[in-house]
Amino acid sequence: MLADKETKFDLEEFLPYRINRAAEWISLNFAKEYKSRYDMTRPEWRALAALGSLGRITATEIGVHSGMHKTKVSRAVKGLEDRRWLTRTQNGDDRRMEYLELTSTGKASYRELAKVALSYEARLVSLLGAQGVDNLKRALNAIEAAARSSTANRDLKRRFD
Amino acid sequence: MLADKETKFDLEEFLPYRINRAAEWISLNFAKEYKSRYDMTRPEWRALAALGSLGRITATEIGVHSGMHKTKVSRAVKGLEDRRWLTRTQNGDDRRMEYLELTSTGKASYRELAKVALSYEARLVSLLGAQGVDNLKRALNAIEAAARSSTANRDLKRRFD
DNA sequence: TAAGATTGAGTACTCAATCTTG
DNA sequence: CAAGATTGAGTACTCAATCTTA
Repeated sequence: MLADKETKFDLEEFLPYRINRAAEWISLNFAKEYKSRYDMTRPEWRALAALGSLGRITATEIGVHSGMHKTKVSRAVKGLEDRRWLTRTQNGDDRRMEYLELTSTGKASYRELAKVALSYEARLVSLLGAQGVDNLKRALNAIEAAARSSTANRDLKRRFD
Repeated sequence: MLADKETKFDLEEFLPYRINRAAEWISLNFAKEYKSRYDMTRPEWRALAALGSLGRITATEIGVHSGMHKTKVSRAVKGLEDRRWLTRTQNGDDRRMEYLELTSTGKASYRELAKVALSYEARLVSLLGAQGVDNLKRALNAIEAAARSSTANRDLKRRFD
């Protein structure tokens, strides 16, 4: 006798849910560090990190390198500007865009936060162990490869404009 | 000569960032499915999944099994109630809490969405390959174990009240 | 006082205009 | 009309009261 077609589903075994919960836990713990120190939002931290590691770039480039929507970038940049952590300079060739660059205060904050970030990552690595980190990186590589080929296939195109 | 203590930091190699980006990609793709079909939010989907797999439970239990804050649970439950997908019944012994249960319409939607979820997971699995899924699950197990022991250590306690 | 659950205030998000320049 | 960037409207989130019952 066949049982009727009952669909077995357990949210706590569902991979998308598990990945999300793990990611949330990891980034909440890290966010506490920069929120409590600087009262920064996550988009601001990401924009700062992009500017700190890349130097003088445009808002669009921040979006590309931080995976954020352009409205998030726009507001994060405004936030950093209000703190005097970055300056804008007009591009003479194309005045639609501005080059963004960290001030010396911004750079100092970046260096400090980069250290915090690296030590947080080090704690995570020691938590997972060498083998665990290796597993995680392999999995991330596979997902990132899938994401790249799917966005190339116009699947998520509209989400990123 | 030692170079001065430059902190090298690349956001795109930063594990917390990579995990988050991967998780967002996976859940955005899935969310499109239930958003376009039912115009549901993620908290609503999670509450539906918890109710569908566990049966008659309280709001607190939904929170435990779906990893959501109680205010999210409260609003998600209200949303499902407005759709007539669940009913509340008073507990005579302790009238602070109500038992929540899916209606027949709610159960039908749950079964349909569970199928969608499983087929999405299957696509993800085939994308990653057997080895990739294995790597991912090992990594998730390690992170979940770390999260459990750390929340037990009252680190994140305040976030969950 | 505490526990289960809801509500309100403020903030951040998403999506669709909008503005400016090319 | 397209591209870089910003703004506004509506929605969802977080956090701190609040309400009710134990």
